[in-house]
Amino acid sequence: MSRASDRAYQHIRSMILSGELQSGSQIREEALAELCGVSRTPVRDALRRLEAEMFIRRNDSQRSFVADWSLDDLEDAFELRSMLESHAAKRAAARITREQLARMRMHNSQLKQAIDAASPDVPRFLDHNRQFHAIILEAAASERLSNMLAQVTEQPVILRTARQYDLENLRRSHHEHEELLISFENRDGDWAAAVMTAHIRRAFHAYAEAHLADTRIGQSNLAA
Amino acid sequence: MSRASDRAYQHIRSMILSGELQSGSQIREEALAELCGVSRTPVRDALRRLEAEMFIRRNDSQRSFVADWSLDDLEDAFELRSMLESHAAKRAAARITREQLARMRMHNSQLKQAIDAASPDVPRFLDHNRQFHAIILEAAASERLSNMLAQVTEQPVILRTARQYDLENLRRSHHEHEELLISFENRDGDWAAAVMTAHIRRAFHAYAEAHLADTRIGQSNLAA
DNA sequence: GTGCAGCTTATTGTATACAAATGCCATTCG
DNA sequence: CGAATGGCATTTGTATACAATAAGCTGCAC
Repeated sequence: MSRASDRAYQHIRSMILSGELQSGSQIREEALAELCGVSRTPVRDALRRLEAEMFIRRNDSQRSFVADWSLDDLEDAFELRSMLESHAAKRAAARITREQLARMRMHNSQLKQAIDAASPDVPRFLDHNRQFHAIILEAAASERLSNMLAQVTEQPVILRTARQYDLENLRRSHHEHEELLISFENRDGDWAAAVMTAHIRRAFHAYAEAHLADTRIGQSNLAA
Repeated sequence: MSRASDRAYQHIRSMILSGELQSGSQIREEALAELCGVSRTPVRDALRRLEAEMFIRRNDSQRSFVADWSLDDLEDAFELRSMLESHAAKRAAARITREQLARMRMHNSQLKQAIDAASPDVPRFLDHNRQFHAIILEAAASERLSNMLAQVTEQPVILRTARQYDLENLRRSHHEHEELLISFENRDGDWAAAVMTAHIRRAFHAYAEAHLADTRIGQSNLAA
């Protein structure tokens, strides 16, 4: 990938996620260019990508704004996500290899270790969790599906609230992953899809609660 | 929208759909710029959009190629499409207004007229068909879902084979639309979803046959 | 003859200058 | 006093020049 436009993309994205760029606020290409230390050209590239990912919205006259998310949007995104992820699980059940299963088991045991430790390591949990789900997508073998899922997974609100999961929820995730693995071993696509639907929907309610907590507390946590 | 980058987008897109740009062939920004009568800047914009829509692929070193589609890709796209459209139908059943229903009825009777005439007008059928489905999406009220559906509907292979539908299939579409309307009137989301799934899957098999015919005949029809 | 190194060329990435379009504000007219 | 219109400022769109990078070729060595 190109250097400058990629740096710009990452930089702007992280500024949105951190709350440095406030939801709903207008953003100007030149200002971003200065912040990123590049010219407007790569910034424009980055903005197009972020717009496609719905991090950014444009009004009628092409001015850009940081997207702001309602609880409805969050629900909408999760609804699509549960549908797509369960579909991926179904496809994966029919295609997954022993090697992929082994890797999934490894990640699932790693993520358990991350939260069973004396001092739980949530970022490490999230990383193994991400890789666990990535293998399912890999096994599902549909690039299109992967792209779509990225669209509903890589979202500001979701990424922001992800770390607010409580430990109980994280442990449940581990158990649901275990069940998923068994359904894969049995090549039972319907079972896998059902477990996945439940897995994502539970996650939604955990997220929704965290999100509501957020809203009550205000924006104080956004700097994290 | 901007003038030049939009023209470039439309132009390149239509060159791909018409087969003027051959599947798998490399495309250079400057060459396209000349063809479109604009500079490379808007062409680059257009290429980014077309890449996101999977009309174009890039290799490791950022060179662009016209995407080529296998029957597997087609099936993959339709699988996702039937899932997303039936989901849209379910949402729409719960939200649709009388006014939207009236518009759908109008388009459905228009598309019937288009093919019942002495000389069937397939493009006109396709236009009303498109609008019929667009209203469902509108009623489903999920921008995200709309974007995703566009990704699997606006595809080279699909758009290319769309007009190869035989009349019998077009008439069946009309009847399935009728049933869809009744399920909406009854606000029966599950019914609507089921009808939609069947509708899209039948369409897939019609497309698949047309596509196979294509492949047998060769590329002669691509100039249409 | 094969494979690698270095050069040449082709292609994309970035910066910058300028053009076009839009919003904003002030002024004027009803 | 309010609304409409004109001009000015701000912002985005486009063109072009130049930089960086990757591919292809040529020639040399083994």
